[in-house]
Amino acid sequence: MSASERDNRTAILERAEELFARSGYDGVGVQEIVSAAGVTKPTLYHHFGSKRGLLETLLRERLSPWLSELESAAEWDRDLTGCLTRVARAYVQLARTNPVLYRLHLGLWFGSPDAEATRIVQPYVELQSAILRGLFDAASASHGNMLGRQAAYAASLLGMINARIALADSAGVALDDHDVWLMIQQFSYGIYT
Amino acid sequence: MSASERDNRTAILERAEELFARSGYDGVGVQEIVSAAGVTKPTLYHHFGSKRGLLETLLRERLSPWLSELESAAEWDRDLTGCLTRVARAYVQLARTNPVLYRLHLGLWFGSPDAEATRIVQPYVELQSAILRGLFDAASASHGNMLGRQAAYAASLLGMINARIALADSAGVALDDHDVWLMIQQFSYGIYT
DNA sequence: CAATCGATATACCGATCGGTATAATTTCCG
DNA sequence: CGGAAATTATACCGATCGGTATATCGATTG
Repeated sequence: MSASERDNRTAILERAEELFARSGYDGVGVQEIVSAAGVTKPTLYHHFGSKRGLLETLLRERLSPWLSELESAAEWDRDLTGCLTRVARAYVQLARTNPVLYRLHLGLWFGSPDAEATRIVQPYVELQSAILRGLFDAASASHGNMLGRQAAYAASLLGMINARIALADSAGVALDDHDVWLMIQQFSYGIYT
Repeated sequence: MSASERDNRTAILERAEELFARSGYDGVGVQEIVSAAGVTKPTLYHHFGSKRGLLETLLRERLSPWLSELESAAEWDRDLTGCLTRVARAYVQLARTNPVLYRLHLGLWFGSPDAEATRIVQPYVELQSAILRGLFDAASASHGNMLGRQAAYAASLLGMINARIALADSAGVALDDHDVWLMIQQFSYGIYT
């Protein structure tokens, strides 16, 4: 892999990430991406095969590593509040260290089911849901009153986290550890009671 | 207004609502809409002026009435749990009686900020946030421990409600009153504690 | 009945869409 | 250095994009 190859490839990935996050997958043309990256279309199609393959590569190379972090954060250690705090912090950290990717993936979360971009992101969204559901499954062995509501808890928590991050983001700030702690406290108290 | 005029106009609105919800605003062409409605493009442009005007009309005529319901549901009556239950039920009812419009508006909620469709929906999203924030502002007069966190509570609640509805929707069911009651109980307990 | 006016269709616009055939160029290896 | 393989650009494809100029249609009204 030569230097220029890596440069062009990463330049395309970086510009595509920016443009997708700003204007949406459907709102950005291939020509716009390659122009921003300073290359031409065949270069993009050589490296990624298609516009769809570009988005798939973007998610695979930049979102998958974070999913591993989320998975270990959600590992059950008999401390539900601690687990939830780690999970929430993983999301906050993704939003802070990679805001563009976070916004892209969040914007596609509730996207139209038939849209190509939504179908591409769907596996990543489902994996997150599965990780959270697994956490609440394990926790319900210790807290019997949670039985039967694991999926609901997982959805509530994810919706809460993302909404809070989006609110902070629109205000131009980031959630700090105290904000996260408060949010998880509120969520946990509601479960225990 | 002749009968055929109303028929064509409403036919376009109905098909556009379906198609926008299924494939996204950018994913649907004007030609696709008018073909599905059994008319031609000049008819659409006569009634709505532009594709953008079509979406604006859709939201104005079909989402605004529901926003009035939400506003009265969120009217402060010194019973926070009761208010929140009414608000959550308003969302559940919108999702049940008008699933297509609900999905359309939800999908655009977190859409890319530069996308035209997102900018069109933004006022409606902001109005919902403002209504909820107003409710928590009023409530914090009675519950002093809520002071300073009104916006966070509003965002959390909205994220929670929408995530729960989306989960139920993907499972092909709807939230019943008991589900809503449980969700609000959990949320409220977390605040009071 | 005739004139009018809103509603609709035919046919078209330039621009952009995602994608590619071909060829020139660069890089790597022997 | 020579040849092969990977990389990139020029130029182009048909299809579709949102939008419109013009004309016809049909209902209302004087």
